[in-house]
Amino acid sequence: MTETSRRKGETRAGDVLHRMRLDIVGCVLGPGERLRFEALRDRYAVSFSTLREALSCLVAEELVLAQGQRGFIVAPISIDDLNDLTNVRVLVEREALRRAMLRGDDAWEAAIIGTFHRMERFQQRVGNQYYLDEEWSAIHGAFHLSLVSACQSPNLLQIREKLFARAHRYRRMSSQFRTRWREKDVEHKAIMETVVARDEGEALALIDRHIRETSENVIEHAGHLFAPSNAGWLLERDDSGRVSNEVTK
Amino acid sequence: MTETSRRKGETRAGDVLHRMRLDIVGCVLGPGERLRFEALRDRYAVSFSTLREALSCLVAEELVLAQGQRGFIVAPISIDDLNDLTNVRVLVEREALRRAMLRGDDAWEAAIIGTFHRMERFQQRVGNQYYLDEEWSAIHGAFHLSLVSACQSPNLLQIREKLFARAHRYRRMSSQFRTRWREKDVEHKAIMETVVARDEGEALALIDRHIRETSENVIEHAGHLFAPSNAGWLLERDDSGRVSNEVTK
DNA sequence: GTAAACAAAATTTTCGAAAATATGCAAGCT
DNA sequence: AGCTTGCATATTTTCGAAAATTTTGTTTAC
Repeated sequence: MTETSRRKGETRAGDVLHRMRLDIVGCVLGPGERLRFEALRDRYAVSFSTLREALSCLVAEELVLAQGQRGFIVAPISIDDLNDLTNVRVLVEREALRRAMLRGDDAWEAAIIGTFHRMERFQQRVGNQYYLDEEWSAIHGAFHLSLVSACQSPNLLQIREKLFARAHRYRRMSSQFRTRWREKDVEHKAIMETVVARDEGEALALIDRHIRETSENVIEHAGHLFAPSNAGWLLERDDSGRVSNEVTK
Repeated sequence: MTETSRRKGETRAGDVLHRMRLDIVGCVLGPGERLRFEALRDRYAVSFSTLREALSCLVAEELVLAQGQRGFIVAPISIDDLNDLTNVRVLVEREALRRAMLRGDDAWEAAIIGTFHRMERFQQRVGNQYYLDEEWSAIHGAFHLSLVSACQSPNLLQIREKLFARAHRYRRMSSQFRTRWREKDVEHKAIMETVVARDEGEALALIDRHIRETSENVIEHAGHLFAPSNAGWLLERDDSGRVSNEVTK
């Protein structure tokens, strides 16, 4: 390894994959933006092959779309897509949670309570600006995963994970236009309690509402960005951190 | 294009992808088998990069598993996986069909009836040995797709498609050990009729049974192949989902 | 003025070798 | 013997250039 700093045990492609994912979720690479190899090679300082590898993974995650022999683009966003995504997530998440509540053991309950505690502590520590933090995303994601982790269906969990990651992109998008997070701590606590209490009806209703309301919240705060007329997406930051419009290039 | 015969408008990687998929589904490349670049390069007569591209796609389809920096293997099979797959398929297929029946229009009905007709004609033409035929797979797949195509959820359809393809591998596997297909034409016809009649309760029950019975049929006829003692096709995974007991070398 | 045809440029796809990493094996040590 | 260490081999990962393809721009014919 001649590289200055590469995460241990990871390939170069894996590293680029990770960085590109952050850039897409963080809208440094905006929705619908075309991904040219030349430009990407400069930005990430790797070869064509390595880029292609990373792009293939992103295509699998549906954060990037492959256009036959005409290159790649960042997956577009739309209110329709968000609504569809939300509906499918509700279906999958409800089923996973239902099964987890039937099959979860003590260790499962302990993991939920433990992760919730970590989440609470994190909130106390960083106040109400946590939503920009990658660490918060990780903890929040871990909490929701812990709820369904006992569902004993690898396939369901995998599908869920992918949908969750895509939804994360929308959440992050709207968080830039908000000064305050809505009161989700209360929701999370209620969810945790009903799940551990194995109150199936209530728990499923809560998780359903939780997902849908988050989605509505995104549309409320960032929906204006989704309109085709708004070209705010095609913003691209150059190396100096300045924002330049890609179209003019 | 200097190649002798490559499908029009397709890249070389796309062609290899298609061939490898057939080989995996057809068990020319057996479950759990390690995929070495050297050997694959000889078999498919393409370069490393092209192979890697095709493999990435297969990983996305979950027909191949990537093992960090230790290469690729054909996705293992197991009864547990088939059962899990079946459960998730039932969940997704039911929801997709439910929505399609609520939103489908005349064109949707026409497509179902038309595809069913093509399926019947094909059966009449080739008799009871069709199950080995790729053409049958295509028509059969088209019929099931037509049922849910009006569900108006791209995400649900995409998930469904992927699960269907994976299940196809199991079906093909068992079809090698059967001289006669069970009476699915009757089932297909009943499904078509209740769906077009918008009899939601009955249609959902029929599709549910159809999927589960096909799965049970696979286990009955090919389940012996899944046994751990046999050929090492069943590989165990540790917590990280990584295959631990490599058998084939 | 519009469309078709061609050439030039831009971009992606493919290649095989070189670098990096993992695996297997033998020697040395406890 | 059992376990680690070091080296040779096998395999994957990465590279940059060459080939193939798509896009763009210009000219010509109708």
